[in-house]
Amino acid sequence: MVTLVSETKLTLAKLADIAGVSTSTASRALKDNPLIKQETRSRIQALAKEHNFSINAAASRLRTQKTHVIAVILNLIDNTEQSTTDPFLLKLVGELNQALNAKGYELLLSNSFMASDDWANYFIRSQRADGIIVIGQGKSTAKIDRAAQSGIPIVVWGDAKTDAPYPIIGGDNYLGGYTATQHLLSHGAKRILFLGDSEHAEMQERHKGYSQAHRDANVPIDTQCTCAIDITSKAAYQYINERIKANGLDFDGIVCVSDMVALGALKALKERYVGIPSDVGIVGYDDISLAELMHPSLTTVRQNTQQAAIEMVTQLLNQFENKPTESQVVETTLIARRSTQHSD
Amino acid sequence: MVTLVSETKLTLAKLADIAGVSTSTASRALKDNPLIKQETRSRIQALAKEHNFSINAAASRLRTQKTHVIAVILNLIDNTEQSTTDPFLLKLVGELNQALNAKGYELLLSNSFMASDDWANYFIRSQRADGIIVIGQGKSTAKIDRAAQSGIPIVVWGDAKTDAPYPIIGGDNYLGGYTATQHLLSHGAKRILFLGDSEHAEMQERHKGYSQAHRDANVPIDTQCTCAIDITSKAAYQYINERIKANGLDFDGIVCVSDMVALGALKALKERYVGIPSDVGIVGYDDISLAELMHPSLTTVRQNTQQAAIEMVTQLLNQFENKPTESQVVETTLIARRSTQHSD
DNA sequence: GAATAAAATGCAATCGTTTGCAAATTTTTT
DNA sequence: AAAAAATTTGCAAACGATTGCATTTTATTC
Repeated sequence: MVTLVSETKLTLAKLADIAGVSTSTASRALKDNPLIKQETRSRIQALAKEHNFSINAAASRLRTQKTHVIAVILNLIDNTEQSTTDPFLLKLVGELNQALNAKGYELLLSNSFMASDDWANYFIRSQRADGIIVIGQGKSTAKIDRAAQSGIPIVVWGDAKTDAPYPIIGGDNYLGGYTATQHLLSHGAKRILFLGDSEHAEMQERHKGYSQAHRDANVPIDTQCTCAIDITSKAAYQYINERIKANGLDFDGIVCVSDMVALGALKALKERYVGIPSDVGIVGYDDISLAELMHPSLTTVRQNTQQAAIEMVTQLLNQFENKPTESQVVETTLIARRSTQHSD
Repeated sequence: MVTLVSETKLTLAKLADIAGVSTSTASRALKDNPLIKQETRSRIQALAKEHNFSINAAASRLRTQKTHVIAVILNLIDNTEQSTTDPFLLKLVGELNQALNAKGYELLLSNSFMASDDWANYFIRSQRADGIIVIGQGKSTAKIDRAAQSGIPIVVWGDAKTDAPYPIIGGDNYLGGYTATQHLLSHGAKRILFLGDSEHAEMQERHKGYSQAHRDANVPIDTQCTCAIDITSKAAYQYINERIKANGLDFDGIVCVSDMVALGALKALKERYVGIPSDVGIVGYDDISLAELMHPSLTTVRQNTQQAAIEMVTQLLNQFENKPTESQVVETTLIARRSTQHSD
């Protein structure tokens, strides 16, 4: 029978023993606490490395009451499946991961379905995380508001103009909607569809920009052109298909609330041999990596997600230190490509 | 001055006090332990709800030595940025999140850059997680092997045929490469490019399938047709562009190792007005949601990611119970679309 | 109604760190 | 060389839940 080198689990106490010091000293040495003599520190750190020692996070968290974990919640639109399909959300998660790591935090991923309803309880009071970042305001901010009310550190990705007791980071949706629309109008469009779901705060703002751009250009707005659909490519595809079937091609431009929606619309148009941009110009939103790979490449509105992630983390950490926080608008720019204009 | 209803933090002990029972009883009651009288259980559970009580995870983890957390590591290809760009990886993360939640686990997201080099130490010995799931074998399995050697619970998404001391879950890459190639050959292709990086185990297998398909069809293979590129759309775009510029259109089919690669190639071809599929047929891999939105829609190889996620979680949980584990191949099917065949 | 069995609850040790404070050591000052 | 100051280290009490075992309460049996 083989006897394994059954190393009884290495704890700080044992490491201290080996080093011939107390646990307090060992603990401080590992944290590079200047209270401990430099030589002792190095010695113990080396020993830790050598023995593959790692502080027990559970114990440490219990003692310090800090987890150094942030819960990131994908606040999905209730019935539709924006989640697994939309690259934008996941890109944001990636950026957040980077930004959090840079500050010494880890990312606990969740979606709004799990963790029951009480985020404050589930994540914070239970010491699973120190704060939460919510991606997406959803149609209702009830859950978010409730969580915020209980006074936990929280930051939201959404429409920064929304008045709320918590900081909201987001692009300038009004501007995004405005420039997208203006861009189409300036290329001669006269009847522009707005494809999206204006129950979301973000999209409402974009729609306001859409309207204002029309007014500024003295182009009448037809309410028939504001189309409420789920924020998925499939819904967009179906909608455009059916609309054309019913009304013929009664529009010459589309402003979409996401690139995924734009791609769905694009597909429907292409299948019917509608010329893009000659017959219909189309603008997306988010600038996902595929936007420029489309044919024609997709004009879209880019929001600086890296900046957003860093800002969200900053605002969250501020709350840990009771510093004041405020909503922030991140860079939002129109990326003009071929889906709205002919070749150079 | 406003005096807040400063509720001193609610602990199990205090809850037990309120309920007039011992902490042991309270603890058991909350876990629905049948040792406790049903009536008492319900009473305490109700009380917990009422007072917004939540078990302290740190304390619980310390005591039980279980975290109910799984670290998911995006094992990125060292220099290229497959991460934030590739929807496939993130889709897998989404599925894993679902599968883990269903089993009562949470997902801690990491990439291979953080957490230094020693995963076993960083995640497991430190009690940050109970096990790890690695997405992607990368070019070298050194880190993975090292982690596995130290005996921690681990599962990898990669090529299941690779011989390893840990379970690997993945599609049937040989089959995928074979059917993709065969499909093109059967549609008349004679010179098919293989676009990818065969340093990865997964892609090596696909390449074997590619070769075998040629042999079975008695079509000669030209080593010039095996093209090593980074797994990004940009690299594919550039490669195709330059190849055509240098050699003209010296191929009539492409097998790509990912949809992202395929989209890059597609873009380059379209810009040069190469007919698809008339001049060149193209097959992707992964069936990301955009594959069918492309024009023409992209023929691709789908791997059942939901099945994969569930399988990975199962294999990981098995390790917790010292049950035997084994690598698993998940469903891999060719999804034929327009990029390889003319309309119905 | 005692004796026994079964059901329900409580005691107290433990998980592994961290940290305020006290104690021991070294250095500086007079 | 003693006193004072500065530097290092160690003691011991938390942090909050879980669980084997002992104890109490309730139900059953004769």
